[in-house]
Amino acid sequence: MGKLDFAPIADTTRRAEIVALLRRAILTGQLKPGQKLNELRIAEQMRVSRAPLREAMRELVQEGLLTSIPYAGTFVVDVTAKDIDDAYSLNKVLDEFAIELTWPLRDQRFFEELDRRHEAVKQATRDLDTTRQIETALQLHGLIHEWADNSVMLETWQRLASRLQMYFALHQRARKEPVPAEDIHEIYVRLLKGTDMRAAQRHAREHIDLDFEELLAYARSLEQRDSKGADPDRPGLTRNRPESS
Amino acid sequence: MGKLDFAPIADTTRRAEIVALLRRAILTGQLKPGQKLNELRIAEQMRVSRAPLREAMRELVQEGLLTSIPYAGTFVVDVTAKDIDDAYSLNKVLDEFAIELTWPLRDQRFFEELDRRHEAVKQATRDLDTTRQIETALQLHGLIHEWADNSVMLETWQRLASRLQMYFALHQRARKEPVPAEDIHEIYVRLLKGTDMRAAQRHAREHIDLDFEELLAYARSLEQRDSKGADPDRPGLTRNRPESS
DNA sequence: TCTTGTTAGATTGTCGACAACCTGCTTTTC
DNA sequence: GAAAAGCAGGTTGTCGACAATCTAACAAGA
Repeated sequence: MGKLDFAPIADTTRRAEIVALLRRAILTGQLKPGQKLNELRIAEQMRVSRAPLREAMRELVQEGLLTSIPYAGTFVVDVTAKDIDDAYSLNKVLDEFAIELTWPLRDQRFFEELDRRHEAVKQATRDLDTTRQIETALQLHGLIHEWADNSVMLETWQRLASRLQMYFALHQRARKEPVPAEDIHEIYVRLLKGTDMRAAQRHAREHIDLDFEELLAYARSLEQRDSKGADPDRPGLTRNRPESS
Repeated sequence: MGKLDFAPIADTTRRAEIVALLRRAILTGQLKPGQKLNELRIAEQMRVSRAPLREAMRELVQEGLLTSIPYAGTFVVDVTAKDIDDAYSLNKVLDEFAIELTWPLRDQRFFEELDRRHEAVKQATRDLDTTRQIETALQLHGLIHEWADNSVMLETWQRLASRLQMYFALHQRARKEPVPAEDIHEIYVRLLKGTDMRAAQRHAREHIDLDFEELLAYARSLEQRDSKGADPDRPGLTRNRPESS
């Protein structure tokens, strides 16, 4: 028998492609938080029927990127400072656990992949491509979760990462200034290659601290001028929450 | 202005009801792991069109209770011993964190709710209603997550709890023997009311240990006779994995 | 006998149209 | 003039039918 094992072929349903398109639009900020998604308009633009579009939207609702209010519409999730804070603190706990699981599993391939992703971040930084920089930084960060060999945690991380990417993209887009040119991940990578697990865990916390504190401050400042509002395409306050009986 | 605030009315879409029905069927074991869901048949039984049914199924796929293979079908997730182990270890970490967050927020209402849920478990035990016993035990356990005031963690816990409930229901259903009559949650509740947080965290780990070890052993024993198979309505091995590009 | 090509049946994916519902404006009534 | 009733207009939820794809059985050829 041939010893090659082929990778499973990609699934080619419209639904899957729509999910990818919408997710990308949300994560890059083309679709802004609170904005309403008009099914008819989007379906026409994508040259697709509403059925697969709606199914795709249900997926993203469960993924936490959209919220749905029956008979009113589906909206991009609204980001509050507390959401970011919650995601941040849970992320710390997950990271600590991921490092613990990954630690004994580190091997040559791990270190190579670590360097590869680190390099991708540096490349994006050189290119001044902020969107890609966020994306690659999260991928670098996600390696320990992928390597930990715990499917439930990986899934949890991916959900978290989606939202984190959205938050950061929003932030970067707001302050127009260019990205920090220094390599803030240098120490993180070196510690993951080292022998002191506790040190790596400790740094993971503090390193993220830096990014997050700034993000949080920005989110809180937005919260202030919330009463001004009156944006079109905004969900009418909290009106009807999906039940999880 | 009136100071009453009313609870949001339940959303009355068919989709939501279908989700609830299907979830219940999976969690109680009416739909068995690996089983295929025939859309036409289910739609007819529920007197509903396929559109809302399919949307409901997409939600449950994202919730982790179903898996979908394009053009092949949607199946109840297959439970491996490793899945249970993964969920178990993540659950430990989450619990520890939840107790930490909840600890300073405990008040009279918390203790009352704790007792209420504890009582519900004892009632279900008296009734010899194993399904309800699992459900109430998880609700008791989930209180610390609901109280922690961290929306992201709560969401994570709910996803985890769904799967745990499914695992336990499967287990209970397999071994026909009646449920342990003693109150194994007595110590847990008392510790949550006490003053020693570390002790509560420690116990949470070990208390769950007991239940899980048995569950794991059962799952592993199932794994052995996996080659025998040949069940109808089974997904044809790993054929095509949904991508998360 | 084994492999390959074909075909029929069943199931999933997608479409266009209709019904239910919400929103804002107009009309009516006091 | 103000509040209630009623009427479009548009959007979401649902339906039934068609197209694309998979599975399994069968036939043809080596």
